[in-house]
Order: sequence, then structure tokens, then C-alpha cells
Amino acid sequence: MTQKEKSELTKERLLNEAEALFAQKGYDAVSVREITTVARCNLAAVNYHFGGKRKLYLEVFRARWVPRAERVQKHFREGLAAQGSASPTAVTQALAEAFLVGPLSDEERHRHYQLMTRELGQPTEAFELVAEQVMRPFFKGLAKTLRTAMPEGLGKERLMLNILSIFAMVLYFNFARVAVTRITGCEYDLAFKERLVEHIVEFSLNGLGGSGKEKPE
Amino acid sequence: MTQKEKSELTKERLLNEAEALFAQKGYDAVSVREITTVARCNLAAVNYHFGGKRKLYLEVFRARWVPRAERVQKHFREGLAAQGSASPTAVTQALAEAFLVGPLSDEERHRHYQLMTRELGQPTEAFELVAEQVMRPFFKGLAKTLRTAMPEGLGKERLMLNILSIFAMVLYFNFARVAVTRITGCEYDLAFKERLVEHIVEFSLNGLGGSGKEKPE
DNA sequence: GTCTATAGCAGGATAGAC
DNA sequence: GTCTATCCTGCTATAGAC
Repeated sequence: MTQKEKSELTKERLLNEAEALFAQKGYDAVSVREITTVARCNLAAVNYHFGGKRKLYLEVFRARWVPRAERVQKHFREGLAAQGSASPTAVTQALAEAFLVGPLSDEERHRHYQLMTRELGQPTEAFELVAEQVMRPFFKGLAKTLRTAMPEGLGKERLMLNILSIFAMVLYFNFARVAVTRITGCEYDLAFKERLVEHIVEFSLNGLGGSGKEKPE
Repeated sequence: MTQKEKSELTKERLLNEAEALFAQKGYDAVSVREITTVARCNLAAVNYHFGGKRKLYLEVFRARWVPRAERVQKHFREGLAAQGSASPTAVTQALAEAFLVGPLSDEERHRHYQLMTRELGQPTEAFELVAEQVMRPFFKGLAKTLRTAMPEGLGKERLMLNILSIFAMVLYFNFARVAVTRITGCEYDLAFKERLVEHIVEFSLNGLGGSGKEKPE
């Protein structure tokens, strides 16, 4: 193995371990020492490969987060296309499926949302990256897709708020696992997650009104 | 002024400033030096009054967060009582009103949700406190209130998921302000917040299905 | 009770050997 | 490219003067 290949492997390991630790504990709670220990390389490696802790953090988003988000979006677009319609129902179902099940493994998804949520609560330069390269194009496309399918009178703002509300649930049920488990008494096993997807779709389409087929007054 | 009163004032200032900083930056990113500087007292005061940084953090929840949450819950109960009914609509409206407007000032509410969200993402002993003293009694009461009003077939789990979904939106629209602003183009001024409350109530009751169809005005 | 001074340690970053 | 050794800064916590 050439030195170059070896170097690349070290870099990859650093990105992987850094992502896991940043997602789990947050930027400030993680030390470079901790990352390099877990990645089984030298303390100086972070500086050599990335130029510092901050830049490693940004690179995690550039090299890991953004590509993963794009995989999810691709999955969503394909799921929607497969349904052959862009009705609110179809969009909601495709959204929920892509973001709650989709192409990501459980652990990947958890990391992904943890990192995102940290940036939402306390935006850094990484948020800029995410907003420009991921959020903006996605929402732009989504708005275009939905506009034709939604009622005429619905303004762009209401449309966006609807989409954001679906995201709110997706993020929450991924992020607030402790609270959800505490309140429902359910562990996050496969069966429960399936019920969650079902619930999010149902709630997104009909709100409380849809529960148990009752009409709101 | 007695020394005891002076000491109490220092303690209060420390709790206030600590809460603001912990909410804004998170536990790890805040140093005791920073807190004591802003609170205009000595570096050693945190240790003297609370016994360390960790214990100060816990005290913020005990002495500030929990009482505030109880004020919100009280507001909710009174709002619900004022409507004279416990229909899903009434409950949703009372919830949204209490948690999005309610008795808290804007800044207070923002702090409150920031602290909560941090604990959700990375629970510490403070979460235990919140879960036992605030969440558990609240959800227990809420479930009891709603059970009679909801359709027969609706299990406890679905009921709880519905309530959690409303919370998901409440938290999200408070927490993810940057993203919401980015996507809708709206600043969080009074008018926008009113539209948000309206949206959350509408979405909670009818989901996407309600959008535009029954246009109020 | 409050403050200064400092102990004692962990952090990020880097220089220089290999 | 990698590693060791080290610098320097900033942290929490505490001892002891006032």
C-alpha cells in the first residue's frame, strides 16, 4: 500500500469517528485527543489532514453530511416518481418514507439528524453549507412540485409551513427519542418505527381529525 | 441591606445569567468565568453558592425551568377550562396558545425551549428532573382529559403520538428559527408568530387536508 | 460572603525527529 | 506522513486573606 493510500485511510477514519463523536456529544464536548484515540492515529493527524478541529468539523459536513442528504433526496424523488402523482398524499408518503426509513441505516440516520439538530439550535458555518447546498434546492423543488397539487388559494408561505411541519415531526421523533420512549412506553424497535411512520403520514394528511376517523367539530 | 440579602441577589443573578448562557451556547461551551463575569461577581461564587458548575446547571432547571413550565401548564388548564369543553379542537387550541404565546415573554420562551431541546438531544440528570416533575404529570393529565373526547377505538399510544406531534411543531418552530426564516423568508416578528400559531392549530386539527379548503377569511 | 491567587489539569496547536 | 514532546492557553476548583 502506498503512503498516499494509507493517508487516505487515516483521513477516512478520522472523518468517521469525528462525525460519530460530534453527533453524539456536540462540538465543544469532543476533544481532538478523543477523536484521534478512537481513530487510532496520532494527535497531530487532525492538524495535518484538516488544519484544525474546526476545519475537521466542517469537513464532516462537506464530505459526509451533504452527500448523505443528497442520497435521501434522491430516494424521495424516486419514491415520488414511482407513485406517478404529486398529490399531497403522495408527497407526504414519499417524504415520510424517505426521511424515516429511506436509504439510511438506523445509526446513519440518527447521526444525521443529531448533527442537523445541533446546527439548527446553534448555527455555525456548517449551517450555511447545509442551507445553500441541501435545504434551498430541496425546498425549491418541493415547492414547485406541490404548488400544482395544492388548493389554489394556498400561498407559498402556508405551503412551506406545511412542509416544515412534517419535518418538525420527522426531526422530533428522531431527536427526542428519550422523551418519546418515556411518554409512550415504547422502545425504538422496528415495529414502533413503522407505527411512527404510519402516524406521521396520517397526522400530516389529516391532523387530529384523522385519528380514528372522527371529524373535528 | 443584610449580607444574607446581598448573597441572595448574587445567587439570583448567577441563576439568571447562567440560564441565558447555557440556553444560548450549551453546557460545555460556557465557562464559569464567563458566567461570573456577566453576573458581575467573583469566579469563586459559583462554587460557594452551588458547589460547582454542574450543580449550578441543575439548579437552573430546579429553580427556573420547572417553575416556568408549571406556569405554562397552569395557563393551559385555565385556557381549556375557559372554553368549557375538552374536544380535540379545544385542547389543541389551548395547547398551542399556552405553549406558543402563553404567559412567557418571547425571550423567556426561547430560553425555555433551548434548554429543553438540549436536554432532549443529550439527556443529563436535568432531564430526569423535567421528566418526573413536569412531563409525566402533564401528559398523564392530558391523556385523562382527552380520552373521553377522542374516538373510542383510539389507543393510548395513538393519543400520545398525536400530542407529541403538536409538541414537535411547537418545539421546532421555536428551535429551528434560522431554518424557518431561511425557507419562508419571514423574520420572527409578532405578525409571523401569530400566523405560526394559526398554522399549528390548523395543521394539528386537519393536517394538509385542511389547508386552503376551509379558508378562514 | 467575597475576593485574590494559584493549584492542577486538559485543551488545541506546533516544531522537529524519523 | 507520522509521531513524540512540548508550548501555551483556558478551564474548574480551592485555599486563605479580608
